[in-house]
Amino acid sequence: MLGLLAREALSGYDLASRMRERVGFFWQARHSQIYPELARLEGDEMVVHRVVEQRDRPDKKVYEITDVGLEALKEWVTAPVKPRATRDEMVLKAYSVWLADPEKAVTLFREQQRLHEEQLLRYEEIEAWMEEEWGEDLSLPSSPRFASYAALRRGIIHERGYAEWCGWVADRLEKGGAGTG
Amino acid sequence: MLGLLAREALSGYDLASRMRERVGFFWQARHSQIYPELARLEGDEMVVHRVVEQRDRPDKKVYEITDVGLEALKEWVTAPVKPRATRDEMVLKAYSVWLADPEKAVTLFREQQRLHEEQLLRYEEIEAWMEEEWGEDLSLPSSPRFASYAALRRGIIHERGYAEWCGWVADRLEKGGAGTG
DNA sequence: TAACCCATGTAAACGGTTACATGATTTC
DNA sequence: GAAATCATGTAACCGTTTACATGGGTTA
Repeated sequence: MLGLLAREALSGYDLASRMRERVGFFWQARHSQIYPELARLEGDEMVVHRVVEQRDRPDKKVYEITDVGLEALKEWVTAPVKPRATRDEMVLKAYSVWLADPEKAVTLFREQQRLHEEQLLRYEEIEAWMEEEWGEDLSLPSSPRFASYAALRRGIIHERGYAEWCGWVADRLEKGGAGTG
Repeated sequence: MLGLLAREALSGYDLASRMRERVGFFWQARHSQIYPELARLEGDEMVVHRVVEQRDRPDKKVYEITDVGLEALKEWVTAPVKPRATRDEMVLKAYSVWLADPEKAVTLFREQQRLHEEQLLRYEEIEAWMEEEWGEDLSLPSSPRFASYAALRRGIIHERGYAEWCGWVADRLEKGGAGTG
């Protein structure tokens, strides 16, 4: 949330939209988590809000990051990470795929392959758009555009790898050895 | 847990070890989660246990999967997955890296690159061992060895992609454009 | 007039981690 | 004598999701 607010002042509702649309591929939060957290951050003086009155829409609270919040965010960015546990249901399924009906398994893995290939395409379109529109900014480490680009690159590499793996599994299942193991 | 018990009968303690060592890279659970879950699975008739008395060690409860459990597992393997939310702290940091001290950021990303390259090497060693030891079983979709191999392949592709991305970010940060953005 | 978007909150439930608790045996 | 391994459990806490709750304005 601070990472988003460091780029622009946003309401809780805006933050929830960003979580769904832009940064959703690597982090998410629902509005039910966002509103209490904004209150907590304000208590810690990381953010401040002002009420913006609107004619045709409900009023909103627009949150801005403070110097305290910005400093905390800067520190956090380069702070060491403790290795986080990954959980991947498809790998879990792969681990037990020897028990499954191979045809059904192929269907599942092909479906997943397709989904990740589609997502990859979407990311690559955004990548092309960024390179077109943002040009030289993408080589400026102090630009938020560079940072967005870097995050997107992870998405691309992830989807490529995931689709490749699903395809590999499906191929192996299709070639298949003896059905009895 | 059913996926592990389908391969061999295990105690809660054994399950916890497997979660740490073998399947830990794509799924984990602590003993505090495992013991109550085993009781729940037994209530659902997915597993049964017998007490194994040991001379030099504490007695243990060894759990076996039942036909009911095996059927449920088989069904689950090919059942559709609902897209799970990924959360990646490094990508989150990358998204705000434009605010950070570039030198410190390079250190962080190089460190992560190294860690993932090391993990990749470990996986590749296991891969080589599997190919050596398990040979033709690796092309039998009905063999648990094939399934282990498939899961490992995901680990390899993941680590390769992750290390590549960390390196890419660090390279870009080092080349760096103007410091002012 | 029904569906959707904007806008903000609270409450209950769930999955998972950390900490608490106990105790025997083996290895250094 | 201390630390590590084997072995099984419970309790408290925390982050997240789902559901509950409200209400005005716009678009089809």
